[in-house]
Amino acid sequence: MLKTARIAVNRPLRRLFDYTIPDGLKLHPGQRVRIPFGRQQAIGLVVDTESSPTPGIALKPILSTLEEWSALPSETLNLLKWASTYYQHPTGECLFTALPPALRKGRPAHEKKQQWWQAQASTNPLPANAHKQKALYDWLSSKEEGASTRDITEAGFTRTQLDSLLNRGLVTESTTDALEAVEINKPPPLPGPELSPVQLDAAAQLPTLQEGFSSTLLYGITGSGKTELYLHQLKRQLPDDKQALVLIPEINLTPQTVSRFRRYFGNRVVLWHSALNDGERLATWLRVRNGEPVILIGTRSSVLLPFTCLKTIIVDEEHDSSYKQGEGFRYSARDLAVYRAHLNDCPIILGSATPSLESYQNAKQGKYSLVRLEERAGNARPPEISLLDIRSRPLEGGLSRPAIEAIRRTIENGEQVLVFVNRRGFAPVMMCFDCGHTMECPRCDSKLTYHRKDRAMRCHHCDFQMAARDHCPECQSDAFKPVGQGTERTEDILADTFPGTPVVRVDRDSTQRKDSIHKILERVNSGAPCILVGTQMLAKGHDFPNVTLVIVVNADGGLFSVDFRAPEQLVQTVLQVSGRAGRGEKTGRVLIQTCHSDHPLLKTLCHGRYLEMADQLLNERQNCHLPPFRSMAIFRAESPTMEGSLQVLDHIKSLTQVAGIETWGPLPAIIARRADKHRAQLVLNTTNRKLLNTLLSKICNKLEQTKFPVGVKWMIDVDPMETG
DNA sequence: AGCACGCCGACT
DNA sequence: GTCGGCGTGCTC
Repeated sequence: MLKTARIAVNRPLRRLFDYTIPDGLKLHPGQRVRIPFGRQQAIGLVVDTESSPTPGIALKPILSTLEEWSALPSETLNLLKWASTYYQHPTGECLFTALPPALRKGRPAHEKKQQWWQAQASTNPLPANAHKQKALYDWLSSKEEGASTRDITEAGFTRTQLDSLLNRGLVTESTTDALEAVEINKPPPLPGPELSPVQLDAAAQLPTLQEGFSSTLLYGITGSGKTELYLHQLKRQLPDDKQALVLIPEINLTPQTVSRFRRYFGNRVVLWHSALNDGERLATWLRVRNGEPVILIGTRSSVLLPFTCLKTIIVDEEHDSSYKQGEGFRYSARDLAVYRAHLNDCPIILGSATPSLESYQNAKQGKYSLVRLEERAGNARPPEISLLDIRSRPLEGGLSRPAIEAIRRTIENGEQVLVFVNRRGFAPVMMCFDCGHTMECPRCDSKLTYHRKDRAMRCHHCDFQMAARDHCPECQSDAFKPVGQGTERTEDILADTFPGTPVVRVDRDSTQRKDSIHKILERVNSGAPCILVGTQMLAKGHDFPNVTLVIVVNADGGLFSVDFRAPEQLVQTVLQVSGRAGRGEKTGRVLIQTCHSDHPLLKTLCHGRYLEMADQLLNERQNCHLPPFRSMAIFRAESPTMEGSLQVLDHIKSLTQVAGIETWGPLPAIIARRADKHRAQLVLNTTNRKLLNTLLSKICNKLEQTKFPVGVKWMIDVDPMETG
């Protein structure tokens, strides 16, 4: 009897494939193999080294292994297999997302040698007209250690210039490991950071590695020094030969954060984020796979790295929604991290000033232990938060008179102001002030927004754009202007009202250029009066110690939203943005403009105590049968027609008629049409997570074998973040 | 996802 | 006559 193995391929197929194992080929789970697949050859990953294939199928043999060892060590493989069933995503695609792109394509699992260049003394003079070559030669001569090809091209020289010098014998070439190049500058690691008595007290409550698996929710208000606690914990707990994972949201991966870790752990600190190129990805991936005792700081996907001796996990800003992948393999890095800690029998710390309701509920139930850090470091005091009712008050650029006055007083005191525009639901829509006509996207059910900079109108849901018009296309009136309060409009009004004060806009557009955020920060950190205007971006990452007044332009979008997470996110964002301010000597003040100043949630928000609000929100979630009290999954469909989408979901709904599973819909999505696709969704809700999971597996397998009309697509999102 | 097969329309 | 459009079906 021939031995057979189960292989996963990188295709959106929910099946695994059986292959015969040639004599003498030793296989391990997680290993890369070359296989014939249909008429092609493909790279596969061994899932099981034995299998019982369905009789009657002619099996093909595995061609070869790509390396003797497993690309995915067993713990990583188990994590991915679990995630595949939990998130209902094809196993092959799940496993392959854990490989760096080079290994997915079947490239060898060792890094490319890096070419290293050094200038060579020579009596041969360069031709007088070879200015560029001369410049490169001089530049290279100034580098004692030489430079890599990459360094050279980054310094503005070209490969051709280099080749010419090589031909003239003026440079020499050698090869090194890309990694060694990284390790040249090795700063001496310091002992752990000094902690305040309050921090020490919290640190004493954190888990020790000897205790095995445990989850700890570290609730630390902004400015309380959570990072110091992480550093302290790693310093005190992590053995020199073990690995640690520190997950952070993409936006927080700033040079400051990294240098803080480097100061204490030197070159043990390794980064993983979306800006790495394929070579860097492979190099870092290999270091992790080889069991180097790294402290890996990374974004979402680093939870899938092939750690071999992981001894502790930290998830910073654990509430951050960017931990959930929004497409394809829709995993939550935070939730996978908890499962991974469990697999490794090691502790995990989830840190946040505004914990997710999911984690907080786990803490309340005793599944997680709760450690509080409720004192700001230094003299900084928590900001005073108050509501500003703007009902029937005239607004200018979204700002009320009292808000403008507050800004004026702050500026006159020589202090800085931060104006936060909650862009959810607010955009400068073009509207005719005579007939009320608005411009809609021809491809989506969404209004076009006006961008003053290039006088363009854009759709925020697809890539449609067109030149802005001066006259209403309906009635030709020239009162055709942007309404609503986008940041650009607010910025104009502020600039007009405070002509002597710099108004700085901070949003995706204005920070796109790499150095511009630096310039902005430099300016703000100088401490001179200025007004910062911006969106969510302001809530994360950078601190503005000289800001003493924060204006939240409008809070109401988060109060009455169709998205059940909107209130939680509003509260989190307001507190996060407030936390950016007043970290210096002076107490910060936060003014929230709202038309609902008697709303209980906003009233609690004024106390500034997050957990009180979280309790309130949890009550609401419980009453409305929502997560974390229920498990939720959403089937989404898109098709050229809305009927098509609704029909698929109706069909899926007929498969979910099971006791214990509640369904809502199918309903058209909030943005019902996006890039000419009509979208709808069906929500599944239950108290029985296990039942839901087995039902979903059954449905997904069935759906994969069902033929739908052309252009009809369906997808499943388990534990969705967005319900629009 | 790829890729081949297959069946119709407009070109040297 | 054939080149090529993309609908359909299959991958152990």
